[in-house]
Amino acid sequence: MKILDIAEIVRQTGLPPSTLRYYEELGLIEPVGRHGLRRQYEPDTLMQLALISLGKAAGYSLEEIAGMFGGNGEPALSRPDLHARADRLEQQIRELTALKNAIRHVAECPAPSHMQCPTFQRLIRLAAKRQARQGARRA
Amino acid sequence: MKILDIAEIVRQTGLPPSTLRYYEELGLIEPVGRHGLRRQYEPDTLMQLALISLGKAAGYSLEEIAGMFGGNGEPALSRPDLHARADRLEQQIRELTALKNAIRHVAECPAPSHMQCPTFQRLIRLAAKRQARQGARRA
DNA sequence: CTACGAATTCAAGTCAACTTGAGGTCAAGC
DNA sequence: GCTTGACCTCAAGTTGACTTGAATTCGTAG
Repeated sequence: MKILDIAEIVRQTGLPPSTLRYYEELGLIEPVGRHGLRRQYEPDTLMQLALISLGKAAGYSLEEIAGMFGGNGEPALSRPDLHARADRLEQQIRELTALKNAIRHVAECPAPSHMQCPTFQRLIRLAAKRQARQGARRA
Repeated sequence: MKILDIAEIVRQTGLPPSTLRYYEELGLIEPVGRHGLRRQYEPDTLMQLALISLGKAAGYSLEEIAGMFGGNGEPALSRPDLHARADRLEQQIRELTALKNAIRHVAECPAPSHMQCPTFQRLIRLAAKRQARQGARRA
């Protein structure tokens, strides 16, 4: 069970075939061959797709993702680049954590206006620190 | 210094006026008045914009964000809804953390092919757990 | 009081990420 | 060997989030 038919990829990922073809067009994935017309993939492709999904969740564009991994899925970035991206992710994680805390706070805080609540303000300000710097790319 | 001219909002947020008008059109923000034609905002608007920015970073669409806060910026969700969203954020934070760890690992691991490296695979699989379930909405 | 710069309106354009539709082709089951 | 269902190609359409451009309007500096 070395090779997966596109139907199997569709089943396991939930992505429609059209999306897989689109990703292929962008050079994000590559079928290993065809069975008739049907694309066949290596199991690795499933992990590449997982990576793509994660990258998207992190706010990267498909083009950026394509730039990080060749069509083969092998990372193609310098060590400092990788660390820089990890640093950015850390910042983003801090922001999401603050947002999460703010939301939990709103769920519990009885204040009439949250925009005025100092705790809420502090949480948001914490989260949004350095947001002004360079629009948060795409979201 | 109670009211802010649009120019001041632009300066502090880095967002162009066109974006502010667009957000207004979607009901995300609302000027408190005009000075001539120029929109004037309350300071609260800055925090609303910070919230919008965070919401986008979390992957919410502007429409969803509009649904969470009325034009006034006051949250308009039930407590269970809020907690559900916070839960989702927590999951997302776990994913990003795993992605971050995977990236750091790639930066250090000398393996020739990361797609084959068991550590990398474990990290990604960890991150992508439950990704199949309901396409990760927009990214 | 005139000139200037920046914001305003409104329609149209752009870009990314897909999806849809028409018409075609297999491989497998009957 | 014929039908069928799912994928195929290729072009065009859609949606979300903005941006751009032309023509206009003000407040402020000079």
